[in-house]
Amino acid sequence: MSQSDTVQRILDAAEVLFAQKGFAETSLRAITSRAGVNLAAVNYHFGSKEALVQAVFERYLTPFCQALDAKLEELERETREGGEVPLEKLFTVASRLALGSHGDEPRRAMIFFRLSGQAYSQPQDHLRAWLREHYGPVFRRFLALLRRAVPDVPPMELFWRVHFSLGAVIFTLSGMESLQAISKKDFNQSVTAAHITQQLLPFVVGGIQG
Amino acid sequence: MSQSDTVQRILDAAEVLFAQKGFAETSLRAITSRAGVNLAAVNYHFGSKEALVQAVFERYLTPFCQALDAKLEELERETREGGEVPLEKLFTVASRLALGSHGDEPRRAMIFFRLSGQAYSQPQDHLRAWLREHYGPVFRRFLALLRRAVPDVPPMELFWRVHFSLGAVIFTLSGMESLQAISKKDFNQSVTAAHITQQLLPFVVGGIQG
DNA sequence: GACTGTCTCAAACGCTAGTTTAAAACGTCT
DNA sequence: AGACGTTTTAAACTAGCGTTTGAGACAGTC
Repeated sequence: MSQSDTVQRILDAAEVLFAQKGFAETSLRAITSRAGVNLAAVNYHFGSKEALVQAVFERYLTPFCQALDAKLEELERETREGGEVPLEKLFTVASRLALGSHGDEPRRAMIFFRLSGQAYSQPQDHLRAWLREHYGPVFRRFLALLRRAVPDVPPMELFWRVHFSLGAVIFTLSGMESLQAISKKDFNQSVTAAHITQQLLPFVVGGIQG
Repeated sequence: MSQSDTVQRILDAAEVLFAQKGFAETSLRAITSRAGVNLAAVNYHFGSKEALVQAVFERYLTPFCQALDAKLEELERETREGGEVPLEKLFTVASRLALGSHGDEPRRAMIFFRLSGQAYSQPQDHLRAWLREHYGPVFRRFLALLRRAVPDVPPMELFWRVHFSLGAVIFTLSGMESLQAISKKDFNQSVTAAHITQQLLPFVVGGIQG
């Protein structure tokens, strides 16, 4: 084969380890040994560790953004013929895509949310800039639909509430392992990503409306 | 003086740098050179970098938790004589203490929230355990009052919604610098910690109630 | 003024990190 | 089969990390 699968194995390993321990705490040696490839493979195929981080995000984000963008455009078309998109529907669509736009189990979505948390709270400036550049248009499209769903909330307050919601999502799904332990102990109930989003929906809707 | 101020200078420097770059990415050399002390001072006074991280949290959290605990006890007394503590009041009290329980400007509160975000999204297990051990009781006391404020929300849903709220707070105040830039550009309005908490209150209250 | 305990300092230690290198192995052509 | 571009490999390199060390500085005490 002209394209070896070394690249994919590295991405798989990096995705898991980055989410588990963070970017700085994950060494190339850990990644390559988990992937079963040579240490030098990362620098050969990606150029640097920084570029690998970006590649991990790109592999996940691109399909998700495309799917979300298509779905939002569809919703816009429906809206143009009169009628509004209800708040619940907007978030239901987004969450379902986030959990299911990849063939795999939603486990990958969890991993990716952990990654997002890491990206946000760590000083990966290059990554943040790259995310905004690629993520920006879809985000604005979502925001525009949202504005029409809750016309009584002033734009600035809406701006903040969207960020609060984002925080709730990312923060929670970032710390799912620890939360899982607590929840199991206190409520004797295990936790799935689907379960959490089900809990999240009323919280976000209530919060956005104020 | 029998007690040099080296310890305080180290804590000041570490607090800022940890919040700025994270724990792992902040070297002892960066801390000590910012503090204007010798490299070995950290290990001499604190024993290890890990212990320094803990000391930074302790210096901030202990006064805050004491103040919160006292205030919550006061609220409990009022409640025992009939009447309930409204949801808004609970969060107003907590946020005012978080922003003002230290003489300084609320800038330190922001720094500390960034720190909390780092602690949560990074694998500082020792730190997480230490936090729960020392500050768990206050948290549970808060939760108990909360439960009586919204008796119609099932305990498990309340548990999750509290964590969602925590996420909204920490996430937002963690990324305040970048958000500040966006908000200034889009709404031509600068952002203070007080301003954010003012925005947060209706969101959290709405979210908790669902 | 020597002694003692506390603190500071420059230097070094051992270790792990990301990256580079040069040779070997591989696959694909003519 | 031989040549060539691509990929893999083991080993080395440089840099920075947390930590330790032992000598020195500076108090207060007898």
